[in-house]
Amino acid sequence: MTTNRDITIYDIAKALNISASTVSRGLKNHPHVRKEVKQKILLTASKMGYQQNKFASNLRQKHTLTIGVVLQTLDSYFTAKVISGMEKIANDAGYNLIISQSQESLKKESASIATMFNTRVDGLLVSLSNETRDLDHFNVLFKKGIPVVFFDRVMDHPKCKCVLINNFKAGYEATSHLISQGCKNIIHLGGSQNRNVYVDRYKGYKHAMIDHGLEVGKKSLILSDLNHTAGMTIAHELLQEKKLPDGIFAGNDATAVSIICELKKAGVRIPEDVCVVGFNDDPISRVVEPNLTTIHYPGREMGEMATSTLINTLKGKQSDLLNSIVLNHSLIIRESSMRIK
Amino acid sequence: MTTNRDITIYDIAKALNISASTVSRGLKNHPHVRKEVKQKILLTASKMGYQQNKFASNLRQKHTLTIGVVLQTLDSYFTAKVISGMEKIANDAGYNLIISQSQESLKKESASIATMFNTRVDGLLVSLSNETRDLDHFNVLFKKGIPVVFFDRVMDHPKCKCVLINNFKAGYEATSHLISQGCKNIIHLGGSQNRNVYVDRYKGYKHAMIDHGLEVGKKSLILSDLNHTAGMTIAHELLQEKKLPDGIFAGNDATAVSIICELKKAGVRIPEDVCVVGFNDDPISRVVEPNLTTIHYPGREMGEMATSTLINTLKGKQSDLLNSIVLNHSLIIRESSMRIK
DNA sequence: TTGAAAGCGCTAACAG
DNA sequence: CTGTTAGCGCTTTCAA
Repeated sequence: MTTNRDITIYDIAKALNISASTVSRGLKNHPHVRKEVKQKILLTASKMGYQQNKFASNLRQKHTLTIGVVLQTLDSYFTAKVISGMEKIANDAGYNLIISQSQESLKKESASIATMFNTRVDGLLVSLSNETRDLDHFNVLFKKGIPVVFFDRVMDHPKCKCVLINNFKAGYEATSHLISQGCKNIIHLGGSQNRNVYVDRYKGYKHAMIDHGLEVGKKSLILSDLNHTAGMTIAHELLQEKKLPDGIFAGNDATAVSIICELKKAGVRIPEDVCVVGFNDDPISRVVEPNLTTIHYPGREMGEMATSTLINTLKGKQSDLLNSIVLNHSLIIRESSMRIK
Repeated sequence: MTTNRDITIYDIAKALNISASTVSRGLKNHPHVRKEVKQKILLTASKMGYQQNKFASNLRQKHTLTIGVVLQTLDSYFTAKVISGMEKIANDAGYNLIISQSQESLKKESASIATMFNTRVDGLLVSLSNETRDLDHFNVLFKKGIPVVFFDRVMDHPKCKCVLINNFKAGYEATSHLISQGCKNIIHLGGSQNRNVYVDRYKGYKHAMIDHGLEVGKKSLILSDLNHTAGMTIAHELLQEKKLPDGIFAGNDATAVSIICELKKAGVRIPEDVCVVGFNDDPISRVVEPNLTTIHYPGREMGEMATSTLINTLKGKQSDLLNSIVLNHSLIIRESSMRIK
């Protein structure tokens, strides 16, 4: 009742008095099988409750229909959206996803890559950890020709394709918006400067400032882990200064929200005294008061695009000329930065 | 440079002038191999860059070291935490996770189960969709003896173990708290009554009301999908009535927060006019103003427990007598329900 | 303690 | 269009 042997192509071959190879062909719709035979095969297969043994098949075909995903952490709204998109595309194409978290540690990232390699994933979808400075730990994969697609936190590599947004432009727009609201003394809250996303957002900020004739002082960039705690600490530090900035462009929403809460507690008015802009369009941005102006950032689509790019590469349908896919972002203006109505 | 053939146990057998079976034994630390030989095998294996071919191994051994996860949706803070916990335990034990989303649809849930079955997962971790009324679609698994562990949204079945919290008690506590703050006309916002989590929370609410001599009117239970939109709709409906309830116990935080925002827009004071309690301790509960009183609910631990229970079952280390594991929750009291300081 | 050999279930080259 | 055959890489009896 428990482990009655699985039925194989031989069983159905015997039942039909044909050879196993014909069954194998029929099952995968090979052109060299008569229609009637194919029909019969399909029919008895389902009648007998046949299910293909993927291990035998993989053993022969040397591919696994498995895609590995390595990212910093699962427990954020953005990454959840990304995975959700990946899962959809992958499943539709018959691939399975296996997921691993680097927790922003290079060591864990390397370990995950190694595990994925050993599991013989067909390809990899990666968003780099904050600690990662080079791609040496990917060499095992590159040597074997296993394709890697980076998403969001990317790094240039001749063998890799990327899916991302234009962080420079987004940073530029966020900052320009603050300037348009009359802010002059704007600071930027940045993340790990190993990562394109944070480097580019900062660059965008800087260029916007310069283009509008504003000064970028020494203290204008504050680096942190960009989480709730970091936001609190930074808020307290700012409150120590003689003069508060009149605009804050934060590298993500968590930090922006945390700062808003702390400043409000200290009696600072948002946006009258300080305008704040975040990044990500997390659900909290719509709940904090005042609602947070932020950059919307298509997580699900990013996951979908990265996955279909990888799958196309796997199937040889992707041009090697493709370097990166840039998705559209948008500035969502809400009360936290609206001085002028 | 790309596809130089993988090295196999035969390669290392040849190199050492011993048989492949000995190598196989040595690699997995079989007792019937001389120590020195074992050493040599391990050494040359790593020197030659050997990696085991799991497909060949699985084909023989008939297990896959893969665990399937089926849940409603990935893009919520709670499920992200759960997955995060699962991923940790599974990886540590050498298992891989494959994940699929039911999107609250029975059809998709059934399809996921079927796919998982075909992928021959060793076991399954499942949180049931809102539409699911029975476990018929799990029969293929049960027949084959593939173990299933339910987490959070569970259903009783002689072959399945569950990991969950005491939703009845949590609902009872949440409601009692509202009563202790002077609320008398309390309503409950419930979810799908196919699901234990929502049924039990409602029961807890009802018992608390009755135990405190309060009436549970016909309109005291409002059923919905418990999302942002549902919260808005419900808020507007409530505002149409002549009299607002003085307490709301919502089945989750998203709905509670959405209601708070809408009521506030209409000039209702929280908690003076209406006290609100949510469920889940989502990040938004700490951002909404006033901060939301809610039930904290250990997602990561739930994922960890479910996974280790499954793995122990797989290894035959789990008593069949185990029925369910109940984790502790806690009531987090914040401003949204604090009338008495 | 080791080796020979069979076979897990499937695919594909080759022959017909 | 169909069948024969060999083998993917590993594990595991059985015999030595």
